[in-house]
Amino acid sequence: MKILQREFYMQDTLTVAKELLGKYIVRKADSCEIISRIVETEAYLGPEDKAAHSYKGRRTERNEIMYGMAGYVYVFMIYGMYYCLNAVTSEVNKPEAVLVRAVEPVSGLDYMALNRFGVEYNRLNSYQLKNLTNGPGKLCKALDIDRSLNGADLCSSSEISICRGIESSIEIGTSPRIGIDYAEEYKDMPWRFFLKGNTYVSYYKKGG
DNA sequence: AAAATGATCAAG
DNA sequence: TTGATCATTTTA
Repeated sequence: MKILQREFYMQDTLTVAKELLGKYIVRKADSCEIISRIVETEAYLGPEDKAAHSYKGRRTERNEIMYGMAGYVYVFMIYGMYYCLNAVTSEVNKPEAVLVRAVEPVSGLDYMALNRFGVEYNRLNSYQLKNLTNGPGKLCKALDIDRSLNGADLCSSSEISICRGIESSIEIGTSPRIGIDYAEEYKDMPWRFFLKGNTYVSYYKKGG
């Protein structure tokens, strides 16, 4: 598999969000390798986007990495319990990013199951199987991603990268983003993208 | 339907 | 310094 180069992430953020679908996250921790396929993303579009951490040009210790070069990891903690994985996109000083909302497990299944539920993959019940990586907080737990990965370079890090694998035909669905009802006129922007029909796309009662 | 749970941020 | 918020998940 070929690691995506910086030019990929330097594209328009909506383009990156769509193109990341079907790509593979390769995560190496300790001596474990975990591979998963991206099936759901959301775009966060800088100073004008009321849902983005960089809205109004807000620049803090937490989101500093968004202002830097594309292709770097932005990890933040949410609700005091979970982490969210993002890829910084676009140009320097254009604070935009793509949130990875769900992935499909490919290999390193036991590591993922252990990280999430503390047991091997073949011990998971059907509910656990479905819920292994179908949400932004869940996938971070499965892939052992926390704030220590913030600022990692997706193009050169030995710990995490995103690769182009076998290209199969995919059908992309679109919807408003999840969990940003406060964002007024931006809450309905169709900036969530997912692989239609994929089992690991996150499930939400409202509209998803 | 609602709790869990604490880093983060803007206000004071 | 502090109180409100939160790009979620789990349990009931």
